[in-house]
Amino acid sequence: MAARPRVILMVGPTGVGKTEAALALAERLGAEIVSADSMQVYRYMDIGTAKPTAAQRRRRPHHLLDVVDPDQDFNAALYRACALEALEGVWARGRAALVAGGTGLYVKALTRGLFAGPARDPALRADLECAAVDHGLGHLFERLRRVDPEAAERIHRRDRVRIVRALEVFQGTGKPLSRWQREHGFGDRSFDVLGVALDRPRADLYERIDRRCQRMMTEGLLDEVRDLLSRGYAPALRSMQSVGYRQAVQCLTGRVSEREALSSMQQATRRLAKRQLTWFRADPSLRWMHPAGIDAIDELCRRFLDGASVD
RNA sequence: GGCCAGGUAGCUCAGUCGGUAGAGCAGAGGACUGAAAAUCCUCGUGUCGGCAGUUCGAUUCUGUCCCUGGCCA
Repeated sequence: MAARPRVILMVGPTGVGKTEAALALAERLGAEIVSADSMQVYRYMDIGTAKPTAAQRRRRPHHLLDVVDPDQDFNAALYRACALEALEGVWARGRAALVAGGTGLYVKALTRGLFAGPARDPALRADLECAAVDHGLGHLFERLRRVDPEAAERIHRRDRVRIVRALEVFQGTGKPLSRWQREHGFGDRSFDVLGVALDRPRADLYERIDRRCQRMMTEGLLDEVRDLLSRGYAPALRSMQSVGYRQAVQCLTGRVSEREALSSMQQATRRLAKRQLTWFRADPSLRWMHPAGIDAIDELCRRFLDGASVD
């Protein structure tokens, strides 16, 4: 029986040092890097997403960076499709594949699949959002409780995004979200994964985050955002609502000072890092390492790629 | 040196007519199946500046000392 394809996965909170660690590891292993970052997929958003620089990208091939414009839809399913295609290419070239990034849902979508339900339906969503405004979110939640009590049990009554999605799935397919999810159960596993999660002491992480945000400002984040706005990308876009961009827009429109924008960006980034850690902690298959432990990570990866058991 | 105002949670402060205290922010933990850098949930014990006095009981009243800010010399 043919050996299943293998991928190495490197995840961790923003600012922990993933980019450099992944690059160093990829160089040692001769691997190609497949990004798992929901914001680095956007073109023209470089400084604020801490996208690998041109110089870094020359060191090893990178995939899934700059794949859409900031006003285009992107989501976990598209990510999965693009990333699978990239992985096929890497394998075809006989290289090792290193998936690296901080977007937990994208990583899960890639490694374990998504239920085969409907994509988002803009017209239906618009209706649901209107209903939420007209009758209140509680009304939508009650509707969900009637059609999919199991989902309503798990989704909080104030979680607008998930309530709308659950109703969208039900109304689009006549089948409750909870049933789609139960039947799928994240069961698509077409390759073997060695997952490494990076972390460092919280104080170090936060200090790095604060410094990095400051550096983004001096490296021209505000100019980057000014440029995005002048290309016609509206502040309401999902890409423009992300950490750093949101605050930069507030600064450019005069609602906050540059100083305030920086400190709220630092805080938002710290909170993001914390949420990422929460996500990754829930995955018992990950091996937690300090980014400086590159030798140990390298060693582990070699054994995994050679087909040995890593347990 | 004198006078005044302060010293309470990591920070800013509220409060206790004497019965050992609570907000905001910071922070922590969690959820997550086509918006995920999004969206959402939960969490407040701290020598109430030190010491002494009064009191059954002091963070609260009194004295004293220390510290900070302001004004005067």
